[in-house]
Amino acid sequence: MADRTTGAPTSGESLLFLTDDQLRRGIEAMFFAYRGFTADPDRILAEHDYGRAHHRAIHFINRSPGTTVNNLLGILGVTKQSLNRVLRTLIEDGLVEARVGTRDRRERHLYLTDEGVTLERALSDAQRARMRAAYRAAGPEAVAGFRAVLEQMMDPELRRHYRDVSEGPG
Amino acid sequence: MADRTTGAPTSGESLLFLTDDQLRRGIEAMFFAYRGFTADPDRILAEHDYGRAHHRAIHFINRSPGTTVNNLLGILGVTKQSLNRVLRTLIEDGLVEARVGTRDRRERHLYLTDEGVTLERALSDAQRARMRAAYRAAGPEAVAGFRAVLEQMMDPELRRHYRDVSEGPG
DNA sequence: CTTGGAAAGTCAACAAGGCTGACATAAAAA
DNA sequence: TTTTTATGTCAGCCTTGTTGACTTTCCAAG
Repeated sequence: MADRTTGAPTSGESLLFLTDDQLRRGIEAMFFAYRGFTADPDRILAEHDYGRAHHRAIHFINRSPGTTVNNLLGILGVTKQSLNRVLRTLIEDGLVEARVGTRDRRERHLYLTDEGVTLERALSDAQRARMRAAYRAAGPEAVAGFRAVLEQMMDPELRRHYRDVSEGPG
Repeated sequence: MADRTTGAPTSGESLLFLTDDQLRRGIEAMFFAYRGFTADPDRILAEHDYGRAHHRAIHFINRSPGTTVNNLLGILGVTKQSLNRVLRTLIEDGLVEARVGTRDRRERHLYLTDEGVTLERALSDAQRARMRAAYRAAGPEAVAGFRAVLEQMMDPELRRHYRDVSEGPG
């Protein structure tokens, strides 16, 4: 199987960036970089006895206030039972408020409380600081390439979520 | 705190790529892309009742045959108990062989068996296919930027591991 | 109006894979 | 000989995934 491109270019163009070795380096870069990506928020979360699942929920509730549980499920890609446990602790701790929907009373609309906003700011400040340093060191053209490759790496459905949440109406 | 760059450029140069909004989009891109990055191997692993922890061990043993347990701990960033559980199952299942060191007989040198190599190939073929498609769609300049930003995102110690494993002697 | 299905959310139980702590063994180093 | 190092193991805990069973609410077909 496998369409390998182990050695010389397979066409007239320079396709050296598609060799197995280059691909492996990209794979390992993703692995090591993701550790750095989560390291700073992880430290803050640990102080609050929270985990990454809490961070993800807080991030997207902050991004889309009033979002429903079901909407969040689609974005996060976990089961509702798994998300529910995280949301329950955030609600008990007073970081998230769940308002029963007015049109459809089955729905819960989620909002960060002031305390939730405070934690979100601490987490995203830390994560942005790392990202900002990386962006600054790599430069604007590298950033464009970074985002382009990541977007291509997403599943199409996730890419839609990415574009919705990233570019949609505030 | 936070050195925010919410609005206009803070210098004569175009620093728009450092705005909080651009940084948030990069953060969300990492989140969604990592899901895609692991999706294909995850499906294969599930058929074998393995998880990502097994994949990581297999990947780096394949990359550096004969590596020791201790070395692997540094690369993977987990506790020996956690790694040991994974290695034990891989050894029991005949995918990994642990040879007692000749110079230092406390050490275990890890190798993939033929069966281990077969699974590694299936996993990395799947992961490379996704990466190759993303690289090809984004183009060589984007790939350079992608790798540059990821490298800057790593913790310095992890960056060293990345360079060792990626550029070191085979 | 009633009823049945679908949708949203909750509760219970389980598994993977992190973690810490304590301890055993073997071998290298001092 | 004593100490340190590398490894493995057992026990137990936590987070965060999973499935299954259930309630509440809504809506639409009869």
